[in-house]
Amino acid sequence: MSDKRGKRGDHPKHLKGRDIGEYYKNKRRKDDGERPHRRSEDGHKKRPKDLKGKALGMYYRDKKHMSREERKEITRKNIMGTILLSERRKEEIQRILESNIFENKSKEKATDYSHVEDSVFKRDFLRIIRGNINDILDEASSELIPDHRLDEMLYSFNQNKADDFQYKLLLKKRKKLPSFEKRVELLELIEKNQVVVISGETGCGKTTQVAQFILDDYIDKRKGSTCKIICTQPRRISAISVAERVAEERSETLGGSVGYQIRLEKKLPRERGSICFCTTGVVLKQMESDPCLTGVSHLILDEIHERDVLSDFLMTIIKKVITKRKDLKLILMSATLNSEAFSKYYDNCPHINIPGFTYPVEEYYLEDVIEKTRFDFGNEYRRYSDRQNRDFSDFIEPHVRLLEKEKKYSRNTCIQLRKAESEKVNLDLIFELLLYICHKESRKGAILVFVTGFAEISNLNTLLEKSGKFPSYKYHIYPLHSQMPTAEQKQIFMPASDGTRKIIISTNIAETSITIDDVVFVIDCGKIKMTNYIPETNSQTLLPEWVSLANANQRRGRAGRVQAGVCYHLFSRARKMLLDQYQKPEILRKRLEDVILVAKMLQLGKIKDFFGKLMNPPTEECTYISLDLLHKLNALDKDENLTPLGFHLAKLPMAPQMGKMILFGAIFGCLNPVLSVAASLDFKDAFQLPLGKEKLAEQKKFELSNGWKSDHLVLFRALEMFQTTYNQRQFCRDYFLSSSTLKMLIDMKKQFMGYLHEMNFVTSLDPAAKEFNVNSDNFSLVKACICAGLYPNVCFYKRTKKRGLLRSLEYEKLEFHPKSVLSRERDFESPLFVYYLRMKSSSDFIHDGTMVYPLPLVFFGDQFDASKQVNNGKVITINNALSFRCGNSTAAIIGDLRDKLNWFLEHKICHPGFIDWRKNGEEIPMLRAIMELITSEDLGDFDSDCFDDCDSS
DNA sequence: GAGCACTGC
Repeated sequence: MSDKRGKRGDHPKHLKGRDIGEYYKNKRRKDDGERPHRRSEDGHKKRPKDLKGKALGMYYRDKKHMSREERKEITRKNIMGTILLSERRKEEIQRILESNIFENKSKEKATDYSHVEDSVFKRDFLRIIRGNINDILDEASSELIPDHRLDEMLYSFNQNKADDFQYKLLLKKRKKLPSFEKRVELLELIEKNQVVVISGETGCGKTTQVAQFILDDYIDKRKGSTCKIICTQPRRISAISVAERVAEERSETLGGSVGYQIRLEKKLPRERGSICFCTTGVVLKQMESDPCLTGVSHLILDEIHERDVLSDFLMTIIKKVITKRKDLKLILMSATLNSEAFSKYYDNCPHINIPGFTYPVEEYYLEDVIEKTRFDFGNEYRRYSDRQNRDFSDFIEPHVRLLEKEKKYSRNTCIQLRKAESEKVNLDLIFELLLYICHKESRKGAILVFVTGFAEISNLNTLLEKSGKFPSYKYHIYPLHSQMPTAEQKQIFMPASDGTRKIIISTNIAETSITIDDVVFVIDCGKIKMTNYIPETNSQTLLPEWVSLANANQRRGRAGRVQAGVCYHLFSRARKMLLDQYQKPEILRKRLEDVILVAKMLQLGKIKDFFGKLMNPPTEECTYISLDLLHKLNALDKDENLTPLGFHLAKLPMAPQMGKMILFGAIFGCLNPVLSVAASLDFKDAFQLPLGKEKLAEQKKFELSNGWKSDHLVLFRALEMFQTTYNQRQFCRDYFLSSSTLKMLIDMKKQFMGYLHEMNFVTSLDPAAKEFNVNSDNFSLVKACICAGLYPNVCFYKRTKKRGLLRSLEYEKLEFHPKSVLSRERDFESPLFVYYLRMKSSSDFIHDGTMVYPLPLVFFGDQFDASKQVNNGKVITINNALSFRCGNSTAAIIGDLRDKLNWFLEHKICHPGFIDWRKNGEEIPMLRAIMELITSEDLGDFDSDCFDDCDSS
């Protein structure tokens, strides 16, 4: 330790306390080249920071043995199997191919789309790809036309309200809110400026009051008819609850001056003189057809400090819109911290702060908690690298020395703080702290514990139960996690009965989404799990990180909602000084395919230019990767214009992969199962994690998999059984499914049908209608449609002598996530899998998979190549990565059929229409040939040497 | 052998 202490003292001597911390914080940032998350330019020499232990070892081993190029070369040579066709089948297909279908159709692919017949689709499509948002905005109608009769009606209605008892009662309460004091100032500022930033902490009343101030001001000035306010919320729940609250304050029910709209659910207010609370996504979707927001007088964007993708995106578009729609007022609302950034983004627009009102919350930090509990982290053994140890002692030493000097803390506390273990989430410490609160604190009230995830919730729960010190007659312990049933139960919100205390162990879901009013004590573990996207390796991660100051404040605030509270942060004051002000904006932590498609629909021009206008532009690398995927999906052409397929995918409110999947489902007559899969993947799966019954839940889920070796078909089957069972509640209990999620999925399927109908791919709205499901019992075909959507997310299983190894096409080592039904399977008839989500946490996991045979990939994959001749046959290669051996005539047939299919798909996408499998249209024999080919493969007509060949080259 | 949280006329 002594050598490290020597190095520490190089901060300027005049600095003290907090300033020293800041100095080291900045210094460290500088040392890391300002971007601690990113690796150096030379990615080969530095190891990825997200790898640990065994995974890190594997990384080095792979690096040592093979370069990326070498690996690719090996995969190229690696033949995955043989595609065999019986003579009978070959003859059948040959007959179809010779029957001159499509022979006389034009094969040209003119980029001016002159070969496409005139239709609604063609007009819409050309309008979008040739249009430009500026031209649309130029034509925006400027003024809202007043309706004087309505003005008078609204005025007298408001006057009458003044006598209403409930209204008066609530008005009295409203007047106590800090925002009420700023009412006049706010209105004046909004009147005089087009854009205003309002900042204020929770409890200041900005969310519920600001829109009402504006509306009532308009009505009182007898111009209520020209006021139409839209207020966005980041979450569905808050849009509804805020709307309900505001309607109550106005002594009205929803549908009058107040309403809301979220996906699949709305209670719209009257057209004029009203406030509508919407989710950000709804407004964005509306702007696709009406970018000027016609008729809207005020747009309020709430909670923009959360920096979610949608509100960042909306802020950038609106910036353009308001230059043309001078009468549209924009009000941005955020938390206080860092709110100047938004004002700066809008050319230094005026900024007003409303002081918050919450009850006072005492704050304690790790040193205080150790002092109170006399905790000991135990004997330390080295787990950190030298570098990490040095970083740790660099900032902790000055702090501990200061504490020693002040003599406010015991010797033990100082010893404990110096241990690197003190920076980890320690459940024993939380346990001791809970004991301390329950026995040494006189105050009653619920305790809310923030931990990072499922494992910690589960382990802490067990720890409390097994200790016997938190008996159930005195303590009600609630685990809280989005996937646990408790999150949907009302019980958790009820105050504890006399003599009992609630202890809630939660993820960050309790930071914003779930509010429990009677919390008095908060324990903040200081960590948060975050997804991150790493373009260098094109991988997504889910790993715990330090919270930001904004998170820590938010967690603290949960203790003071209805009375004074206490918050214990389990990090030291020295660590606090190193925390970031805010979390990294979501737009920098994600792949951006869907954002790009929306931008294209809004006719915003080249993506790079548009991204450059965002508050925090994504890196070029990240942009490139997302564009590349859209090219691979054939959604964008070389000039970055939407293709006809891309146009359809952009219209659908789902990730493009899911859109492609359902278009294939419609074409191949197996729509219902594919819609179920698409809805589940795009929203969330309905399977819950019941604490203490994990094993049973897993078993029940596996029961649904029916040997199909597909998580996606399990999702379908769960929904199907739910819809056909006579007792839905019992079914959900038996299989640990969330009925509210299942209901949402059913509604989403209906919504998807609406879009397909509008596009003219189906003739009615029932997903289960027989005419769209002629082939729905053919799961090989359903899997093929899933494959068409999820491609190029392909991985393969390589069987070695001991066990199997799952690899990505780049030869990276993968694993099926234990929640996947595939992780419980041993034997696979085909080594190929498609998946939607791959995420690195403790390992590089495939979260959802479907086993597929080669033919779906051969038909739906890209870069098809059958030119390579071997001994007495051909090698078919897809995507330069997957190779299959087959005979000369088979290769010729597949190539020909594939061309015909692609020509047909392209034609169909440009000429949307319902394909009726019950009638023998000219395309049916070709589609049927493909269907039968794919199905026969699944029935076992597949060469078993596919595994053994993996080792030869 | 393990699952932060959101969202879409």
